[in-house]
Amino acid sequence: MIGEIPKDYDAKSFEREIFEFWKKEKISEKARLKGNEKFYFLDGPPYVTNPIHVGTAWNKSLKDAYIRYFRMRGYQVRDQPGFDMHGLPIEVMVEKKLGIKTKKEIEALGIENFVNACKSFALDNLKVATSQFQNLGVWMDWENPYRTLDNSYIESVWWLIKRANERGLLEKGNKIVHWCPRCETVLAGYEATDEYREIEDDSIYVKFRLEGKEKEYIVIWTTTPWTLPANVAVMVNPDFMYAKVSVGDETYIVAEDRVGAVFGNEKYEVVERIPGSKLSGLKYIPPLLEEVPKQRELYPAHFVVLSDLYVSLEEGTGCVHTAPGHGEEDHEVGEIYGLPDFCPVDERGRFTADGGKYAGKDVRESNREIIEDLKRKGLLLKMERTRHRYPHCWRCKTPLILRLATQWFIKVTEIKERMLEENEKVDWVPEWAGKARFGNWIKNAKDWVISRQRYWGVPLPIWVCNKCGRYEVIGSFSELKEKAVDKIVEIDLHRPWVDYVKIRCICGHEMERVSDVADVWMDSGSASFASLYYPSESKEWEKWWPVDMILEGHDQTRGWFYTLMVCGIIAFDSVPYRRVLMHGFTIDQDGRAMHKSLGNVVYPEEVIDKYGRDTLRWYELGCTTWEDLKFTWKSVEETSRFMGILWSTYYFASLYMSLDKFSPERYSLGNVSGWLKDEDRWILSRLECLIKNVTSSMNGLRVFEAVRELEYFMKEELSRWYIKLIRKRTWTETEDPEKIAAYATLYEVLFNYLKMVAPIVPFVSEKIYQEMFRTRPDMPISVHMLEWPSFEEKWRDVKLEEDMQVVKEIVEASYSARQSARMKTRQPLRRLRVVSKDERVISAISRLKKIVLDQANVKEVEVISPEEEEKMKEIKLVANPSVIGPIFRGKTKSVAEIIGALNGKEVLRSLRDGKTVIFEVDGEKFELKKEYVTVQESVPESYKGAGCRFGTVYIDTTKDKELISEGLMRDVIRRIQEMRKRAALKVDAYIKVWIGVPSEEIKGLIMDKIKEISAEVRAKEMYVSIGGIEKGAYKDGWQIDGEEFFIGIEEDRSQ
RNA sequence: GGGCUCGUAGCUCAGCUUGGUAUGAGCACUCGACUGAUAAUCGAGUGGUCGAGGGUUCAAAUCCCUCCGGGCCCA
Repeated sequence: MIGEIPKDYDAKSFEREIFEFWKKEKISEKARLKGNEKFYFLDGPPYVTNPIHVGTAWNKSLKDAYIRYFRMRGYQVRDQPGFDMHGLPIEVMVEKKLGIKTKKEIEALGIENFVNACKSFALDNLKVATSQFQNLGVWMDWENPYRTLDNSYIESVWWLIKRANERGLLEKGNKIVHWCPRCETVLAGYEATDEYREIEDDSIYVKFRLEGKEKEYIVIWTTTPWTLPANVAVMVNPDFMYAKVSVGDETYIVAEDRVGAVFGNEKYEVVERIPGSKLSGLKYIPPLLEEVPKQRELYPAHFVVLSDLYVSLEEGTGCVHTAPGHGEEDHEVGEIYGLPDFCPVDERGRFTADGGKYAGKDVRESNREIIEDLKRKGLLLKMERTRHRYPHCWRCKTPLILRLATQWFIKVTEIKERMLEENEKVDWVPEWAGKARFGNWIKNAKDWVISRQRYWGVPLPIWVCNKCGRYEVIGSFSELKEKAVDKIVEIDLHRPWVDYVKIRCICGHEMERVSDVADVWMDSGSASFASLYYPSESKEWEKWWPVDMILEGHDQTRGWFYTLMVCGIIAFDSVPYRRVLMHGFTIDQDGRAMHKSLGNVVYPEEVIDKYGRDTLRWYELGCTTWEDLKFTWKSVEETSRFMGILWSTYYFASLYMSLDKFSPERYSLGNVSGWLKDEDRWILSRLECLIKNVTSSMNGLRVFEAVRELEYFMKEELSRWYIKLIRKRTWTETEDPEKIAAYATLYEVLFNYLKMVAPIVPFVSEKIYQEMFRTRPDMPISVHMLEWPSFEEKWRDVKLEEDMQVVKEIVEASYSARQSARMKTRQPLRRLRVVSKDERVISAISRLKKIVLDQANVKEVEVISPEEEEKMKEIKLVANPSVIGPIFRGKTKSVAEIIGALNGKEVLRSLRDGKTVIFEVDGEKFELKKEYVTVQESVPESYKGAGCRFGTVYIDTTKDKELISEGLMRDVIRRIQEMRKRAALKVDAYIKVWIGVPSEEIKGLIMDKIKEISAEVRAKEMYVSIGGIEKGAYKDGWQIDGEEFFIGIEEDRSQ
């Protein structure tokens, strides 16, 4: 038997109850074991520093919804969560906590103490994050997350690095890196790009004298004068045209297109045009040769090199100062030409002894001096102030410098082609995320610097011999144990403990670990196998790998999507995931990203507190996944109203079904199919269509489509139409087949609907399942253990759906017509006329006539043709004064009156037939000409019309005694029902009623209907009198059509 | 500066693949109705140069180009 759910949607209390139920019955553990075919969902590990906001909640809710969905589809889903627990951001947090700022202070404190502090910080935050995620109702394996700080995880990363080395992809080399001179550390690219700021700098045009020429120069432009001591070449674009420009007695080479910009204010002459390619090899004298003696030793250097990639015409001179020690592009071109990597700058951002005159000076502070020197030597062509974006240290806000440093890196450029090939196999949702965005990113992939001169991270498993310089990569703890000089038992693989381990080199000397740790992105990039404990165990890996689905925000294109791919290719020469769903960002109502510093962050707890978890989920999951979600409280409010409708719909059904002790086993849909009415078949047809569409949306990872479709169905089709249609059937007292059929239909629709919303709103669906649908102990213990509904097209009836649409719109048009007639729906009317010749309309109305009569509250409905409509219309002729005025002059007024009184229809017909129409004014006869009149068509006063897609709908508003009495009856019934409700009587309670009416006539009208009224309001006795009344426990006065009525009721307990 | 993406009613967004009058949806506002789901519900009205400009076409919100503004990523 169907159970009754509580009347009010009280998310707060039942969500807590459901949490307890899940916990007590270990539902999520049970669901985890369900299913056959493997489905490896891999959670992108969040970084554990801040409390989560609604954006993170969106991410996890999406994951949770798909995990639940694929389980209902019969998959065994691996749902292990992950946490990213290493890295500089945590170090910075801990530094702040400890009140220290520099590496020196960390070393003074002791690496051991510092690392321990980082570890406990990360573990504390993991706990906070876990409970926040659990609190959202996200079902993941919270007891067994993968954590990047675990020894086993570190081992997996070690194995990967070893693998890279074996494949020849690991290399130690000089790389241009972003360097903070104040913190004396390399910064990862992403740490730099997050802190680009606008600053103003001097930009200078510098003359490089050509070798062997006195007054001929090639001109470069730079905003970083301090890199000029490291100049080794000038880059030009082979595809550009260059010009020799003569100004005074000197000649300059610049790109032709830049001549105007450089020399615009001077008198100049272009004396020669030279293609860029012809400039190749042209030798020049470096401008600071005297100041930086080291320059003389550089070889090969100081000539023109070519690059079609890095020389543009946007700014400068088209000739680019090249310092391979201070620029990535410079370095790259330098390698092609075998140019020396000259970098006379130390870790503190000061010139080294190689910097000659500038040795010991801070580079940025040397700008001025260098400019002065150039000016003195006559090599400064001109100088401007330029605003440009420049990277800053995100910790101390110092402008960064680019500098050459020895780093370990992965030669990603060598596996780029493989990545592009493998990317073709991935199913990206949306498609452009992979084809366009990710594809472009891979094409521009650069070698990946994986070493960091820091403390809290996976230590690079590279040991270097302090004698012969040979290095070795260790792939596991057991390998390390084997090769260790001193016996080790169990150690934490973090710094500094791992630093103490020395291994023996084949040359006989000791090898020490390089002091670097790995870039954190390598941690998360290893997740596809590290989360499976591979390679120290291979059972899990064999079962689950590769990943069936990942799902993250669009910032992860350069992040996790990418590093997972790189690591997968290194490890297995294969992309590690099959499907990627990319989602947008959550932004505030002004379109700005949510940032703590902006104070615009919304936390999921705030939403949950006010509206509950399901409301938050329905809202977020209903937003287009890959677009940005503009979070507004108003939309949450709206969503919460929908949750109310959903709840009320189930409440309504559960109330009547349980009252009538409806048994879905006894009256299955199959058993009652012969009793089904048109509206039942219609909603069942709609349901099948819904199941089909929702299934396809979910399979395509478009949950937002599913949400929208489900919402539309619930509001427009189920709640506002079907339930309205069957309401009367649910009021009958007996075991009426019509009522049973409605219940069986409702049961089918609501139960299947419940299964479909379960992945999206897991709490309310569980609550309803437990209290309403789980009628037998052999039914699955949780809604989340049910199978996803299937669709067989058994009930699909497209014609019926079309017919219903026609009828629905016609009924709505009738309401519209009533409104213009000021005729309430409660008042029954004689007839409804629909003007149409459309076969669809005729057949729809004939099939669904009962629904039209019932919903439009009319006695008859007929479809009439447009010709019949014409007949129905009255035609009025109105004189056209501007025409008749000049003709009839003084008689105009009488003529107008006479024309107005003519029978319009007849006159028009005569005119159409070419007959002459004569009218008489003051005994004089005139012929009526067409232009004398304007034709006004109107329907009789008693008819009111309204248009809809399927034709005009007219209602006949004339009322006879019977209609008036019926209308009055409905009014009286409504008032009594209202009073029953105010008196909080049960819906099935019996009452006694006293009615005081204003007149004898009205008393008569009511007496005619007393039987019907009594039946509808469940009155055992009813008394009607004129005037006020004294009887009844509940009494009230009412106005009906402007007249005073008095009604008293009281419960009748006699039985 | 480059790549991707978004821009439609006061607000949040459908529609764009495949060109055909935006009867666009919900919310908000105004008016009205309904009432055995009831702090619910229904109907009607007001409200758009579909970011701007150009092109293709008989016809453009939709296809093409340029520009402007937001977001993410990169430099």
